[in-house]
Amino acid sequence: MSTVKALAKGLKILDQLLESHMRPEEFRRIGVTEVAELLEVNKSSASRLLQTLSSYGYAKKDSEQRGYILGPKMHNAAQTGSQVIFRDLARPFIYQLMKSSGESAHTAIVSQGKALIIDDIESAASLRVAGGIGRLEQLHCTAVGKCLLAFMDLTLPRDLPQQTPRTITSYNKLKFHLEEIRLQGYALDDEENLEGGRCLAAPIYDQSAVVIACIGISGPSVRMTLERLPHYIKLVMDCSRELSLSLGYQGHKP
Amino acid sequence: MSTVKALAKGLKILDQLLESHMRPEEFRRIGVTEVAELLEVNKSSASRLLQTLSSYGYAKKDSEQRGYILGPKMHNAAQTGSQVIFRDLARPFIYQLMKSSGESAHTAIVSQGKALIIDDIESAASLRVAGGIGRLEQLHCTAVGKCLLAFMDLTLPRDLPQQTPRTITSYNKLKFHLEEIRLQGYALDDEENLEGGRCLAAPIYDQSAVVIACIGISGPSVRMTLERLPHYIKLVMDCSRELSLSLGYQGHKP
DNA sequence: TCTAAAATTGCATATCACGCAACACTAAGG
DNA sequence: CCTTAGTGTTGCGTGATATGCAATTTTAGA
Repeated sequence: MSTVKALAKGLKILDQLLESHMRPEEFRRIGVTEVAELLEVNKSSASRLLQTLSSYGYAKKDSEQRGYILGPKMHNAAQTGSQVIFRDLARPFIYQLMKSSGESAHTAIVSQGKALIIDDIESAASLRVAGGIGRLEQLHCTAVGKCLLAFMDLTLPRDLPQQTPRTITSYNKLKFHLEEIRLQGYALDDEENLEGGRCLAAPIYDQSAVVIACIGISGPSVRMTLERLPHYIKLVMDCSRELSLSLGYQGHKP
Repeated sequence: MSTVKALAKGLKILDQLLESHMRPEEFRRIGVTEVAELLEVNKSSASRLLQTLSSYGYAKKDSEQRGYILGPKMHNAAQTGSQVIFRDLARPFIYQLMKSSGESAHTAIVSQGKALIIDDIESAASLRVAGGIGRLEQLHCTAVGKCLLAFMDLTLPRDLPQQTPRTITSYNKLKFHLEEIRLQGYALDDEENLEGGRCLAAPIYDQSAVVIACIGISGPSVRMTLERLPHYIKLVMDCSRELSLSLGYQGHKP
C-alpha cells in the first residue's frame, strides 16, 4: 500500500483548514509560510498546493486579510448536515399545512444559486403539481425562489429565463416585485413557472431573526383560484410563523 | 500559476464523492474503475489515489458493498453545520436549566472519540466549574461522556486514564456502570473527573428516537451535595425530556 | 514613503506518479 | 462447489511533474 505524496500533502493542509474552521474560538487564517513549516517543504511548494486547493474550491484566499481559509465546497458539506436536521424539524409543520390546505407542501433553501426543495409532502389529490425532493428551482419565477430572494438579501439574478408567458423577465420589474413581497410577507407564483399551477411561499426565521429557508404550497390553478388565495395565504403564513417560533424566533428587534 | 496535478486528481475524486453524498436519492458508491475512467488514468493510479484519500479519512471503503464513499472527515464537517443549528435550538433549554439549578449548564456531542462541549452557560455563582465551549472531555469519567457512552452505542474506550482517585479505570466496572446509567436515564460524575466537582447529564433524543447529544450541569461538590442530588436529577431529566420533545421525539416505539 | 515579511513565479533537476503486467479478491451463475 | 468475469491491488522501471532555489512581486505596518 502506498500513498500519493502530493495528494497527502494537500489533505494535510485541508486538515488544518478544517480544524481552524470547526472551532470558532480558535479560528485563524493559514498562510503559505505556516503551511511550508507544517509540511516541511519550501514556501513555493506550499503556495502551489494552496493554489490548487483554491482552484478546486476547497480553500479560499481570505479577502480581508492574508491567509487561506476553508473553501466553499467544505461549507456546502456543512450546510448539508444542517439541512437534514432542519428538514426533520420542519416536517410536522408542512405535513399539517398539506392537510389544512389540501395541496402539496414543501420546504426550500438556497443552494447553488437556486431554490433547493429539501422536503415535499404531496397532497392526496389526483391533480397536483408534481413533487421533487432534491429538485432545484429557478429563483425568479417560483414562490419559494422569490420568497428567498426577497427575504435573504441574495444577489438578484441577471438571467431571468422565460418559463411561461407570465414569467417576470425584467430585472427592474422583478426588483420592484420583491419589494412588494417583503411588504406582504409572502410570495405568490401566479403561473409564472408552470402554466396551470400556482404556488405560495413564506419565510422561516431562526432565533436570530435571520431567514434561513421558506415553506410553501403548490397546486393547480383550478383549485388555487384567485378567489381562494386569501384562505391559502393565511394557512401558509400561520404555518411559517409557528415554525419560526419553534426555532426560537422572537420577532424582529427594533 | 500552476496546479499540482496529483492533488488536483484527488480533489476531483473528492468532488464526486461529495456529489454522491449530498443527494441521498442519487447516492452510489464509487469504484476504482469508475474513478479511472473519470480521471482518464490507469486503474492502479486510481486505486492509489483512493487509498490516499482513505488513509486521511476523506474517503472510506464501504464495508457492505464494493466501492468508496465519503469519509469521516467530511462527515465531521457536515456535523459541524448540524451542531450550530442544534446548539441554537438547545440554548433556551440549557439557559432555563442553569437558572433553575443555579449551576453551569451545557450541551455536548460526540466528536473525535471524546465529548465535545458545543454550548455552555455559566452560572452566576463565584465558585463554579470552569466553562469551555469547544472543550473536549473524556468519555469515561465525565457525566456527559458517560451519558453519551451509555445511550449512543459507542465503542467503549480501552484506555481509561485516572483523573482523580474516584475515576473508574476498569473496563468491566465501567461497562457495568453504563448499564446502571441506562436504567436510571441519567449519568452522574461523582468527582471522577475533577476533585471537588460533580456533574449530571441526560440524553437528548431526536424524532427517530435516537440519542444525538446530551445536556448536563456542573457544579462544586459543596453545593451539589449527595443530599441535594435528587433535586438536580429531576431538573436535568425534565429539561432533557422537554428538549427531546421539541425535537420531535415521541417516546420509544415497542 | 519605506521596509520587512509574505507570497508568487520561472527554471532545472530529483523525486515520485504513472502505466504495465501480474496477481488477488469477489460476486454471480451453472 | 467450481468457474468466470469483473473489480481492485501491488511491484517495477521510466518519464512526467513536484520540488527547491533564487528572483521578483505584493502587502501590511511604521
